[in-house]
Amino acid sequence: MASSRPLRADAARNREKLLAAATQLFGERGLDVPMEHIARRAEVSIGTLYAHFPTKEAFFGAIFPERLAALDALGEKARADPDPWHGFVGYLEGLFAQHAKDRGLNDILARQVPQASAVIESCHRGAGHVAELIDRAKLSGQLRADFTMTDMTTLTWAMSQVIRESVDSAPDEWRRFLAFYVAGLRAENGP
Amino acid sequence: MASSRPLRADAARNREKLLAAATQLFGERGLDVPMEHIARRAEVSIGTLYAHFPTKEAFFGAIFPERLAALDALGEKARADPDPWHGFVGYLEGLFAQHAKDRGLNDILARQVPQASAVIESCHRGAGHVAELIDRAKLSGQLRADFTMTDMTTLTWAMSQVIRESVDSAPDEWRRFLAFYVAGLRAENGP
DNA sequence: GATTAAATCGAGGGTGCCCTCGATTTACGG
DNA sequence: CCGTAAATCGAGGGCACCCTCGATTTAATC
Repeated sequence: MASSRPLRADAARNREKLLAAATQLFGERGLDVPMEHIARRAEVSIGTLYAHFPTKEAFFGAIFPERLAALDALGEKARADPDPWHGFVGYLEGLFAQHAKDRGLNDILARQVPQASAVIESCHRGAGHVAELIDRAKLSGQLRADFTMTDMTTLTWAMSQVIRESVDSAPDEWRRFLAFYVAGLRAENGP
Repeated sequence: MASSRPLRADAARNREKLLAAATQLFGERGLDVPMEHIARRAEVSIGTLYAHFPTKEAFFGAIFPERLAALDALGEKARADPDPWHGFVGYLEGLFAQHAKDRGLNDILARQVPQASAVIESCHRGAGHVAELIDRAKLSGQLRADFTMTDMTTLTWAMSQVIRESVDSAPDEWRRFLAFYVAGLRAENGP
């Protein structure tokens, strides 16, 4: 299902400028940036913006699947780690480091995403990887047996808020918080 | 500094109705409820609302110090616990149970409160109690030595988000999350 | 270069929230 | 009862955001 006609040259250029502007602004200020700001930074009128991306979800769908794919790579690396616990914890740190770098990513994982279909799909795939990491770490007897995927979701909520509140004033605070939490996940503390 | 003149009867009645409406709506929907909604629920015009409470902070100042005082009682109880660790953990559970019951309380502790002076003051007093609980639990050798008041603030951020996201769909999820975190705070896991 | 469909522009309509203020109503003391 | 200060009312101004649409400009094609 290739686009029916190729885009005109100026249109293609503007589309890229819009995408770049949106990517940057989402990253800096989160998903609530007004459409007008995106248009202004792209040096394009608001009408043109809507011609390309009729809704904010259209932006999300164009931007975030790529970002989430980057997390897949992280998942691969973690799964390749010979020590399942080390791999699991490394994944958490890498995941939340991305949150800290990209306010928009943080937002999109924190709120329950409406139905940005492409985004949802990427999340499901990511969740699969995480489930595997969890299982491996449990089987190796290092992660407490009652830790579930649901707990992972909850942790994501928690971390997203911690990062939002602290990343500017105390950029390492979230690592500290995560370390406390992770300490409680060792099997010795389990049931 | 008693009010210069006593309120007229209708004014006093309306003030109470406004306070009741605001308390209820803040509790249900958080601090972002529009002023218009409060006025409507109080069966009072928007103009009257502003006559009594010229700003949202005025509402906060009238409502939350009382709520936060309730937390003081909790602090007292915790400090009276013969087991410092048990007291500390009990305080956390009680504190966040309040968050779960009162969306407005959750909001006001999650965001850095602008400068609702009366609210700020109550928070400082509460923080004092918490610091004491932390010290006691450290001295008894049960709480890891590197846990600080700052970590307590961070935990509050985390819990506020977890509660917001889960309290309706999974009312016990926050307890579970807290339990994992608290497990990591035992001195055995410390430095 | 003329033709034409594609793309751009930005004023402006709609919504929801904040808050004000002059006109009106109401409580209360004499 | 009456006079008056106190209290109430709600239309409406201001602002920020969403999005649309008819007029205009521009790129591509012959």
